[in-house]
Amino acid sequence: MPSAKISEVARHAGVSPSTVSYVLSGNRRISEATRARVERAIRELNYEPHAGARSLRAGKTDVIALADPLYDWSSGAVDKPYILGHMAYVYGVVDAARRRGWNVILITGGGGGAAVEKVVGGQMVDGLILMEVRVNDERLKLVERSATPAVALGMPSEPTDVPFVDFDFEGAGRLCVEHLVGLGHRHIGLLASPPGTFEKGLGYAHRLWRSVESTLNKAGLPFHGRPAETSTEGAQVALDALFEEEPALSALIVNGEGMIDLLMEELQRRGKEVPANLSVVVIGWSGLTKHIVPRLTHVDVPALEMASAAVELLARGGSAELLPAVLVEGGTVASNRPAGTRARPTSTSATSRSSTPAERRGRYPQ
Amino acid sequence: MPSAKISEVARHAGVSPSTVSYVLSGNRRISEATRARVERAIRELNYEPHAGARSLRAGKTDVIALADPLYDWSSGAVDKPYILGHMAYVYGVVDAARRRGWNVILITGGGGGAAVEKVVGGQMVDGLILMEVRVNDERLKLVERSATPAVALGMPSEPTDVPFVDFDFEGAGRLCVEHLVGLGHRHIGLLASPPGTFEKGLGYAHRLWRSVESTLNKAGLPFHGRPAETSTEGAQVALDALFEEEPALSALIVNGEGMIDLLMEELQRRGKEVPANLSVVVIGWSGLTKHIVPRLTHVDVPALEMASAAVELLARGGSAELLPAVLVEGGTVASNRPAGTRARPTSTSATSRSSTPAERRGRYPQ
DNA sequence: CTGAAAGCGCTTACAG
DNA sequence: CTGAAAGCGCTTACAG
Repeated sequence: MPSAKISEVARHAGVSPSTVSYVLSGNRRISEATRARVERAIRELNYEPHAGARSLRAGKTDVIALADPLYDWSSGAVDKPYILGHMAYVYGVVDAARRRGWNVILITGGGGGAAVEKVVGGQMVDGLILMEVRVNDERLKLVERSATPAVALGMPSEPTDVPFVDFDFEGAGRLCVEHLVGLGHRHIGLLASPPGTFEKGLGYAHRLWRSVESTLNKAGLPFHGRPAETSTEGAQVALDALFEEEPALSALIVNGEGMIDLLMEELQRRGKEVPANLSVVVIGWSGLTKHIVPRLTHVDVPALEMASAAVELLARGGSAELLPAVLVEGGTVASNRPAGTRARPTSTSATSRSSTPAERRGRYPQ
Repeated sequence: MPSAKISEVARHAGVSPSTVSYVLSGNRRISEATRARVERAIRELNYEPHAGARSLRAGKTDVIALADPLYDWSSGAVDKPYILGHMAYVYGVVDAARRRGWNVILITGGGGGAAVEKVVGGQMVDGLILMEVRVNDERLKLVERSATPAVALGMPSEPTDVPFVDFDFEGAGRLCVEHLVGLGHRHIGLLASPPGTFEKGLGYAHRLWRSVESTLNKAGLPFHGRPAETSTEGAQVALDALFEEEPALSALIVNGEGMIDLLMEELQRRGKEVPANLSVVVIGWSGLTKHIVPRLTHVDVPALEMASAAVELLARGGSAELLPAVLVEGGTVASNRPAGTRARPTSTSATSRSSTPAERRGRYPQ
């Protein structure tokens, strides 16, 4: 049985269609008696307005699109952290949208954004959230010449007028370095996100890299960093390179919750005890690591909150929002000071200030 | 700038709107010259038909809904395998839908399927794919009294007229048991999916359990099984129980790709070498385990293929499809025969026959 | 081979 | 406080 129409509801309630419409929208004062009759009819007929008709007339759909290219997925290069991270964002967006009464069309695949163009052009959605915006991303251009509001979930590497929500990866890198330096570490390595994230020009990869590098340099310390594929081999290769570059490495900053298992396993294989021989700080979504023993010293990337903030930015407007980084101490970092030494006070604050979307040089690691 | 309308395209091409429409749909012979002019106008104006108007007139939307309740997600009990598995299904569905020119609305959250009802009632979608159908699932009832075609991705535990796609978990359980028994194992345990999957009446949990149990029983062997939460503690608790019940356990059948890391770690902690002391067979999506060393002996749950099959079933109609189980030998199973003993021939075939959707007793483990 | 007209189911000015 | 009418942008019989 196809759904009832507004005219049927009207007849059933003994009113005109417009009155039903006004009861539904609340755009007109309706007498209590009439409203009750109409609402009863709606319930009895199980009436649900036709979305297409409504969108044609009202010019809105209460649907937004979430465009997540998921680079490499279809080619089979399925990246664990990639997927895990994405799942949190995707469900975060869907949940937040539902709270506003919006549905979400999920668009995957890169390929120039043809699918996005179709959905936007066909006025199928009232708004658009872009994930994984890369350098020279066609979707950004599409959005700039379109009337459909859009928000980037993740700060684009290039200057753009498109509003964005992101996590303060610069603050995160700084906090990690300052925490380790404050405990006496002098040889600190960065296990960064996969090479592809740098090649694609994904903002967070570069921002974290540069932040760790510059904070170390400001402290007069050398920087050691390697992008790492999220695989056993990836962990091995990156660790080999880091320890070859600096055999005295005493601490590691790790980007990505998906790297943790692999890394811990690999360190164990190498006989490195955490934190006795090597301190580890993780920057990643804690949703998937909070059950890990020992508790990780980490900076949480609040994926669900970011997703929700993106939806709110779409709804309310605004230009940018950077969620602050907070370092949570766990059991994977040890002091690297000779016994009996007093801790040197550091300038570390527990929370990063929201830094301005500054400095967007195009420099890639190596 | 809002998108062009069909009337503007028509004017630009010097034809009537209906002609533009017919060029677009191919439902009428059009002279070559006219078609060329119209197509040029479409291109020049960047015309994209208004989705709402089209759905109002044509009675279809080229959108389907994917309803994935994701039980426990929002409550914070984020289950690794849960998420991982889901991601594969979700993206599999979206990709397959796009191949048919369909967009996908993703609906999360359980709660009686109110969101599903709204989308279906509003005729926003041409079809519906249900994930994680549980016992007494309201969505199933909704679907049965609605005109919108639906497919369950995962066989419902209860009899239903709703078509479904699933993996042959019964065959998978049988193959695993027969493989192990064929190699001389006599004390075999099942590390099953989390307790919640049994409580919710998710079909795959029960079907695998019963299959392993009955295959063992037919071979005259005892059955040992435990549902396990996907966490370090979950693995510990289940292993404790299994080994307490049968200290001579020589082989483990494990359900879920997300359990592997945790299990291996825990076994190592207990000094159990795989496969020297304990053989392990995994039933799970290989997309996320194929890089694991040593290569797992496993039965692949082909999540992407299942997702694609569900979309095709929705498109073409039909009643049910069960993808066959195949056991792939890796390095995690050893023979359990005294040296010098000949291998006993088994009746194991490498591939399960598609079993009929038989036997749906409501029996739960324990 | 092409066009003029009706109508899909809503919402919202315009009237009373 | 409520109704009759126009019109959103399409598609498809109906005409020629």
